[in-house]
Amino acid sequence: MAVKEKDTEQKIKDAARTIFQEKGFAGARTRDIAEKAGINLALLNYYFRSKQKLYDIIMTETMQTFFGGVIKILNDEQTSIEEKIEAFVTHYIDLLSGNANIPHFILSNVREDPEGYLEKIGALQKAKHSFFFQQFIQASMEGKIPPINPIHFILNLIGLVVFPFLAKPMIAASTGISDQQYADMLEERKRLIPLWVNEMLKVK
Amino acid sequence: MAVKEKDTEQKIKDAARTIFQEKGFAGARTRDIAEKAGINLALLNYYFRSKQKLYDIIMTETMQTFFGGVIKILNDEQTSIEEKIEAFVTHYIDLLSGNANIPHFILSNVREDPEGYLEKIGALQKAKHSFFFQQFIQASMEGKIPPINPIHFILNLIGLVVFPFLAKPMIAASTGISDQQYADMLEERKRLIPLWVNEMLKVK
DNA sequence: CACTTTTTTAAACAAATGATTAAAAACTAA
DNA sequence: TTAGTTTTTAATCATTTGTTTAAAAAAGTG
Repeated sequence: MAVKEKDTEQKIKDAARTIFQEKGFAGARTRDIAEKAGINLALLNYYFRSKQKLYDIIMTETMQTFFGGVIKILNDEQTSIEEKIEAFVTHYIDLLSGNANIPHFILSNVREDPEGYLEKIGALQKAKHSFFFQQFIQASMEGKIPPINPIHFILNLIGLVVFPFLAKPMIAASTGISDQQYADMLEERKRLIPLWVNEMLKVK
Repeated sequence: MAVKEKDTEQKIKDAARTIFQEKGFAGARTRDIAEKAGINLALLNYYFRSKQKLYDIIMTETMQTFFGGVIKILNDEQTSIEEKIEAFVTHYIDLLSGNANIPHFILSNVREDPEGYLEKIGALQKAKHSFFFQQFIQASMEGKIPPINPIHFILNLIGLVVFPFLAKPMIAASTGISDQQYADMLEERKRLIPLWVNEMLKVK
């Protein structure tokens, strides 16, 4: 049974993704990426020209992974606000459970280079023009949602989902909680966060 | 009117704090710190021996700044749970409004070196043995609080306060919100977060 | 002042690191 | 097979960067 050989380019990208996410751009060593990929150092530049270009590719792909799946959830005209919140939470907890360091990776990058990649993706602009956002504004005008700045709602929803992934190393180091326990706790949040957010939407 | 001259050691620390917080350890250049401090490069090693030792000092001080003030809030035997939550939220929003990059700085550091500094401070352990935590357990046993894992509550409270500071560059880049508007929004959260958290504590 | 100690500076060092080169190896097509 | 192309490798380069050195300047001391 012949195992399909991963090609060199993909091996480099996989190694680069891991190391860039762990160490950041400045902390990553091209030699470490080459070693992890099991290739000669010169091949990295042969395929990608430079560390920076390789990083750009990894970061762009990571942004697409993170922002890509959510648009169709937000633009589903068949679902209510509550259903969208549930879908959003489940989608992201599932996604991040398999890629727990994406949030810190992206936030670090935006912090160093605020204009660099966001325009390439433009996902947050799309979210602002989504069907979900229209529903939200409408519910707000109908008095079903208190007239608070929608940015609070965005921050709360994203924060409740993402913050546990950002803070996991700190929580783990200070409580000694196991990976499995942490995963179970995240799983619980799929159910709890929508309930919490709905309660919060009643506060004025 | 003689302006008190800041001594060299303090100038280096101030410059180092800024640059380490902006660039991280790996991304920071000792030459940049020296230039920002307005001192000769060799003085950095004369006063602090190495980049690493300087970083350790800055990080320890930053952790103390972040975790220092909260213990006496949590151990105040005169205040209720609700009052402690209010005090906690106000304390941190005020603190971080003047030091907005502390959260990302600390989380990045714990991520690279999970055991390194937390023991030096041990603040999270203290929080777990605080009077506040006893009150929380008691309310839980009395049925005033649903029996959910307290880690949810911790994550929610800290996340609602801290996440807006972590995400500010991304929110700012994608919405174009001004610093003043963001500050106003954070100010609103002093009032809203305690209300939200109290509502969340009713969900089972 | 004379002397010692502390602080500061310019220069240099050594290691790390991103990138390049030139040749070898592997592969492809005629 | 052979000629040409692509991929891989070992070695090297050039720059950056943390650190050290030795001397000068400044500050302190008796």
